[in-house]
Amino acid sequence: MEHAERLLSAASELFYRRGVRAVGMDDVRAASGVSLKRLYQCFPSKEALVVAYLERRDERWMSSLTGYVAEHGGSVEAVFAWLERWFAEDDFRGCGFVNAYGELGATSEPVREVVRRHKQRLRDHLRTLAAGADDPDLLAEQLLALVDGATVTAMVAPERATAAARAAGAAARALVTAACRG
Amino acid sequence: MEHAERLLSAASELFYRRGVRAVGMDDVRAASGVSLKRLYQCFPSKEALVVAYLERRDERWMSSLTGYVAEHGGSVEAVFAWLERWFAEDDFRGCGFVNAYGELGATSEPVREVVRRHKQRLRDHLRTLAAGADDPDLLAEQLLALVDGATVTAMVAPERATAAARAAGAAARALVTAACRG
DNA sequence: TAGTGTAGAGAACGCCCGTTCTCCATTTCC
DNA sequence: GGAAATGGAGAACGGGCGTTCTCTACACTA
Repeated sequence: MEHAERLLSAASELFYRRGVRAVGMDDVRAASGVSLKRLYQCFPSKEALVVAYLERRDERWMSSLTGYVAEHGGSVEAVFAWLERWFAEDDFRGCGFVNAYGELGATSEPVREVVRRHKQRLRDHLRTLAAGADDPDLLAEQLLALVDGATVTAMVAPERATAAARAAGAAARALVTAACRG
Repeated sequence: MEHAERLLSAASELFYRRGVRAVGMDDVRAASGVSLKRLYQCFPSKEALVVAYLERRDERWMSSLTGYVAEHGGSVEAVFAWLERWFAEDDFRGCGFVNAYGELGATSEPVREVVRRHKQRLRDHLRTLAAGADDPDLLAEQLLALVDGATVTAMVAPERATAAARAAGAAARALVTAACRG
């Protein structure tokens, strides 16, 4: 049953690009080529499809980031180099999790949960990179803010995306060096 | 004609709390006590009401922030003290502009515009606070990222809101001192 | 008092959406 | 070959939304 994969693939692109509420189940059917009946066999409701979209996005986004960072020596700066590349992608439209939370957070508890988990995973990863600091938790929280903040700027003002990534990277470097000297 | 004010007041609370698409024009009518006919006399479409909501929010949010900062010596740290208080408000639900952008940015050019203007005003204000730095534009961009990033964390994980504001404030202090020494 | 205009309440309209159901063609098994 | 199951296409259903229209009640003028 590779229908689920085709559905998730189509749904992911539509949800991320247009926003969840702007995409109907019939749009997903048309884009995936999977019949509506099968769609509801694979995902019993739109909410289930949205949660699956976010979980898949979490896996891919995190492994892209952690893979890139690992290939670049596990430095904090690599995170922001990766961000700069992400921001430059054609279909970049901000953080899919923040967007989904803003749209559905008031309505759907499962969506809230998966977004929280994603941000926690990101924080955990940043914490491993910050392990050498005097207060790794504090530094991780600060790095997380820089990542999310730069992402907001890149979404709202795409012409500043690169500058935002580099400014955040420079800030991260300064914080890391300050935090490793005590 | 104070109808517009009552409409905006009701619409603002509903839009911010539940998200724009989750609020119908009839909800606004019921919450404001203004008839639907008059609603459409004051605001010819839902989009016009949304833009007015965002513009009013921009004015109030910015003047609350700048007022607080002015009362506290115009320091960068005051920005993050203000953030900490904002995050603790009962009805806090993240940045209304980022949420609106995620929801409507793909659809509505006027919404994109007003959100961009708001973030630019915030950046401009931060730049005035960063005037003493070697590179005030860079520092302002970094402070903006810290503000938006802490706001994202406070929305997604309310139990971390205070910690996020303080971590961002500490990062800002470190960046300011580093940027004023060359 | 008769007539004119105004405003509000809410019905109506057209459309879209999530979900389910119907119908028909095709396949599968005895 | 016939019967039963499967799967797809799309209609149907119930509800909601943005927007407009109708009807009624009241205020004001001559």
